[in-house]
Amino acid sequence: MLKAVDDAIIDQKDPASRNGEVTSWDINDIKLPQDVKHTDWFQEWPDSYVKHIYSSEDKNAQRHLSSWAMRNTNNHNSRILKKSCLWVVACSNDCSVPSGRKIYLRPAICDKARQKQQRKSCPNCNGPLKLIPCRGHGGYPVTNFWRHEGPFIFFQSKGSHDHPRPETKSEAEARRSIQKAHSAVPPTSPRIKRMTLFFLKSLTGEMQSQETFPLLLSKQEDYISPSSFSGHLIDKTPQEQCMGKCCSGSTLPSADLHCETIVLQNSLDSSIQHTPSIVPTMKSGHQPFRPNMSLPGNEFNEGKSHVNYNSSYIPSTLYQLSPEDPFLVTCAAHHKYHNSLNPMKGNEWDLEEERKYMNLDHCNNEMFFNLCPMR
DNA sequence: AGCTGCGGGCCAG
DNA sequence: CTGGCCCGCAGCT
Repeated sequence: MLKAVDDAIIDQKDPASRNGEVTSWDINDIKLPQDVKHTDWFQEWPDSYVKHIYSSEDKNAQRHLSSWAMRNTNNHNSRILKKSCLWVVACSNDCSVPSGRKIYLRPAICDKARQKQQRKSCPNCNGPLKLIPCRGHGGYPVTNFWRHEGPFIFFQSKGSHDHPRPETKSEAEARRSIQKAHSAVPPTSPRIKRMTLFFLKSLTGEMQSQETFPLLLSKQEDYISPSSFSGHLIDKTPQEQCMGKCCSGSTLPSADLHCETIVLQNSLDSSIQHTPSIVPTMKSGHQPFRPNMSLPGNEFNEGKSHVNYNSSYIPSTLYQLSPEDPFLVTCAAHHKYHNSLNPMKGNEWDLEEERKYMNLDHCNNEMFFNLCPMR
């Protein structure tokens, strides 16, 4: 039904044709190009009628990742994986966080989880949430297609997202982790207070990333990547700003936690509203982002060297902030792996286990002190 | 608990 | 027939 429209638009926008080596193909073609000389860099926010050819080695492509909330949809073709956009969750009150940015949450992919999510309230103003539909593909949600062929993974997007970007997957996971922490740990917990303080202090740091460099907490409250906090420099102390603007007059017993959520949200919608397509380069080497070059932290990268989206080099390191209260700062790529190796015992850390996986040799001193304001 | 992929089935055009 | 979507299941994290 939409095929004619798609074809017309694709002919105009096919980036894969720029090289001249791959003139045109469609995901439904019986035979896809095999003489591909250059694969594309992984695109976190594919939009409009674009096509990409990724290397089959690309982990992100292998996982069919997207920062848009996309769900699997059955096209009765096992060779082509089809996904459609799940819209974006926004605040009905159209509220803004202190930075002035709007709340755009990532819809849960699982149907049940999404229904549950919609019954929840805005993390900022507690108002009801609403869905902003995606109708960018002839009135229907944008669809993405993935097809594995030999050494390549072909990607095709149909439709333009006509709504704001949601949180990235990593950010949504981080938010859930914080919510879990809220329910698992008493709000007055010194640990939570210190974590909140750390979050807030991070705001005034020199982190430069404007992008989706993820902020992730572990299942309980463990890992933080402060470079998510950026672009929110303020003249009051962060505590003052948050307590004044977010929690003023709050009778909530968990006012400090509320602040923490808002701060997180700052980082989240910052990334949402400022994220261009990602083509970061190494500060020193001007190397393009390649699938195996690894962006810091999230699902969009793997490996040891990290390049944030603003070209700052981030060491792949865990930082222990306090021996007696070991929050760890790490790139998010490690957090799941790390967590899987370090299950919490109740709410307490197993320090021995922790030390096993700490690698302070990698710790870049400058980064360390930037990231460890509590020392 | 939630993400992801698969596939059966239904419906509209 | 194609495309959109719902649903349940299974594997995984």
